[in-house]
Amino acid sequence: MIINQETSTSTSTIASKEEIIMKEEDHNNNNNLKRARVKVDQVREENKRLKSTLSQIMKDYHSLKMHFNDIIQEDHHHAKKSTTPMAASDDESEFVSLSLGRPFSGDSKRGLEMMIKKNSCSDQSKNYENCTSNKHDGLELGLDCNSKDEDRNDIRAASQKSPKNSTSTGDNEILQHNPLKKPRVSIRAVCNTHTMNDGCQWRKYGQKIAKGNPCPRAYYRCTVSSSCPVRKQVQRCVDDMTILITTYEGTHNHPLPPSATTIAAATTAAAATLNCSSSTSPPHHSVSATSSTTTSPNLLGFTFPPNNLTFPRATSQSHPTVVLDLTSPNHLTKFSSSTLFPATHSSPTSLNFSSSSSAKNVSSLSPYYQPNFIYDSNMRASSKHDQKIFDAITCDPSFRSALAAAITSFVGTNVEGKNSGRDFHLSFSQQSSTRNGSVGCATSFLNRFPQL
DNA sequence: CGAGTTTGACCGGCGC
DNA sequence: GCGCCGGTCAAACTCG
Repeated sequence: MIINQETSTSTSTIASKEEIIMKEEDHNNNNNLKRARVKVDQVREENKRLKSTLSQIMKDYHSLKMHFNDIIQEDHHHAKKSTTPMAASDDESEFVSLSLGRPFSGDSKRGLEMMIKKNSCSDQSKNYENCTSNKHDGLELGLDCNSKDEDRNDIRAASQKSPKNSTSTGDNEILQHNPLKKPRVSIRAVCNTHTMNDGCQWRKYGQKIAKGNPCPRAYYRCTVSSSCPVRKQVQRCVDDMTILITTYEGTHNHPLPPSATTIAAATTAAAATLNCSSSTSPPHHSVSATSSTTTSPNLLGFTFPPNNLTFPRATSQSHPTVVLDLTSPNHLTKFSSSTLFPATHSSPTSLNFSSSSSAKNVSSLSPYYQPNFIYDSNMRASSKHDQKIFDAITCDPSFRSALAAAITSFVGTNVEGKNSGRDFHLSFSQQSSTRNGSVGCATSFLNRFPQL
């Protein structure tokens, strides 16, 4: 009897325990289900975000395209009305390329590239819109993902050769004096090492003592790919030995390591700007124009001619050179460019990042980089045309992103290569957060360019 | 031994 | 034509 009672008691205990276990399992399943739902929601949100990003990129692209067409059409009207050399020079071949870095997958050798190509339309009466429809004879504005660098170089070379056979007016003279010189992008940065870590692999192939600078200039070539045409020169600034001047030439023809995409994108974008500005606006045609009322009131300044530019003496002035100045002796970060113009009127153009905001204390930043972004209220361009071209390009988020990327690479380069290169804005924020001192700088920059 | 660096020689552009 | 200078080449050298 007693045994039966104990048995029934133990049976009921087991049953209750099973019940508890079942409940716990249900509870765990519910929790797992909840977690899974949360994850699904997160994935969906990420998907939405990516779609909206893509949508925004397409909007920006179409906006830029429309803007560019407007400018060209207006310019064409001017060309019709005027027979001045400047107007005639608009028929000269030009080539502007805005690259957005490169993919890392091997299936495509090219990254997303926005190309603005303006070849000569032999017939003056031909509408620019018609030119647009002809890929080879007129304007081209598109997202190009497949052409090889050699193709682009060929086009560029052809476009630079063409002036030799055309009339000697305006830009023709200019280009005749600067045949087939590859544009260069020079970066000035305070650096205590012998070379800047830009993420690429380089092999030194020469060293030279340049005139006027006791510091030797080192010549490097990219060794990521044996056929890569990219070279760089490294030299200390004669005026300030702490400043390292790194000059890049050429375009990589291979996928870049993630940590190298920032510099590559920035240099490409800067070189593209140089191509655009230099080929359309000789400095001696400078006129003053304020920018605050133009389409992009908070954009970069565009100054002809510059008053305070510093060019690396090491760099041959016969090469069109963009100088990205990341030193801050005057708490001013400058982005300047020399042009295709001959030495006789060689007034390099400049792009100044400046703002009216007072200098913030950035002493907490890296001891080698203390930038301050200051707006310059006096934006001038050599012509209305230049201003609009420049506005159109600087409106381009990719251009801004590339510049932000360049600055990021100095402020808080993620040398481990976590930067996917897909979204410079995200990279900027993420990288900045890795170094406390960089946050202020990054925030300052982003505040200036809300679209970034 | 291979990869990278050094360094003197060489080449081409440019100014006089 | 000559000299200067920037840029490149390539043999010798160094290093891991």
